[in-house]
Amino acid sequence: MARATSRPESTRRRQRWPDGYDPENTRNSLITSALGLIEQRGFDRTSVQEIADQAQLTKGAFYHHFASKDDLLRHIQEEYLEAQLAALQKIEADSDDPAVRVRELIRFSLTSVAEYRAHVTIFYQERRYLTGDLFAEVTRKRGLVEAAFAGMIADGVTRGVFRPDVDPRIATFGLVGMCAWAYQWLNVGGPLSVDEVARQFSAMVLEGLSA
Amino acid sequence: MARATSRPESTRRRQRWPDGYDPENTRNSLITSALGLIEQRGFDRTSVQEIADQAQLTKGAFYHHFASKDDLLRHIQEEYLEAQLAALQKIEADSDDPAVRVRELIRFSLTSVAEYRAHVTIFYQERRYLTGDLFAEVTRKRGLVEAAFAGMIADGVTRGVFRPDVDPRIATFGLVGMCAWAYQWLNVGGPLSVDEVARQFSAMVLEGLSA
DNA sequence: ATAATGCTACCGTCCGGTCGGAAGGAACCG
DNA sequence: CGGTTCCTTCCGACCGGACGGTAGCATTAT
Repeated sequence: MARATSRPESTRRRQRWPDGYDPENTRNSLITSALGLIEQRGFDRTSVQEIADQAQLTKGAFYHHFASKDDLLRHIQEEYLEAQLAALQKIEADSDDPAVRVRELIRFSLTSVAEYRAHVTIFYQERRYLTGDLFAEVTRKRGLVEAAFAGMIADGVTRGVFRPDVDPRIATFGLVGMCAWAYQWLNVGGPLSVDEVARQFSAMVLEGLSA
Repeated sequence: MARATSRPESTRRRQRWPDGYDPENTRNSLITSALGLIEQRGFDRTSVQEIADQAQLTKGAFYHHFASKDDLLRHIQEEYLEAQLAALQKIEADSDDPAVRVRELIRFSLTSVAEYRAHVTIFYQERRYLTGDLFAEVTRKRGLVEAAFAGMIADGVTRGVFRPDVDPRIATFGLVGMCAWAYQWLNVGGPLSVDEVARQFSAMVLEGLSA
């Protein structure tokens, strides 16, 4: 069954390997390999064999570190979501002004896309392949991020900073969509810098296109 | 090889079947079956056998009507894109005012999502599974839709209807994302009507959130 | 001795696609 | 009208390959 997901690292006897070799590296290189391949070809079209090959390992090694192929997918999804939720709390703590918060949230979302590109792509494309409970759990956490958007907008409406005829639910879906969609086109090395895009998006949403 | 894609319908001897039976129905029921299954489980996780089963047919029938499983995917994608492009031209012909055009384009995009739900889902989720030339072709046509958005916005900027500091490329990506993302949450029978969502999106983009 | 790590070989299953043929209307011939 | 041939439509059995996962073993550090 391998240690796979639950690993009592503290109580486990830790082995020491020569010349800086660390089995945790093996695990990471498998994940890195998987990230690249799955982002490119999709989960179902990436075989465990290919993941192992690119990491210069074998299937045996893979199944020593992961309980199953799905377990790997789960790991990637959780890794991404945890980073998201952590950054989210920081934003909520940093400012109280709805407009500033929305601005920051947009910038943060786009930065995530640029930074965790493979994670994001995999998250949106392969989310539905998670089984039962896991899907529910991931969807719940994802809901938290969207709830943050919605809360900020609703807050802005009640405090009179935003127009009174705005429906926070709909505005949230629009905002989330704008930012999430960026994984389809935003390139880190491309002509559009993340900051510039964030500024344009913020301006469009807050002040509108009209002159 | 079956007739598959190119079918000289006019010159072909047309068989007439009893009591209104039409082999074209078989083809359509296969497509309908496929739309439902692929939307739900994804292309790779839907077997040809399952598609045939749900249409109360066999794999043999499937492979009589389609050259391959990919051929079916191609058909679905093209069906959707053709409808998109046709509606697009109508919008461009109907009005000249950039604001009106953007409004109409938003409404149109959302209506498409509601109407062609399965098509849209499959289009975005399984686009990358198209092979070589086909992918290029589909991406090209998709680019036409986005170019329409971009053109309208750029036009609005040069004519002074939109703010001069708007980058048409970025604004387009935002708009497209807002609308495309709707396939993830917009339900025809749900609490949010398409018209209402379209109105809110338009207001947000054109006038902005700020009071 | 024990536990962790990784490798090789292997298994069972599922799935896309093929092939030969059956059923039956359409067309031509007489 | 009867008989024959052709074509379309669909069936059902089958094949080859790929893939997820398993089992047993070798190596190395504690």
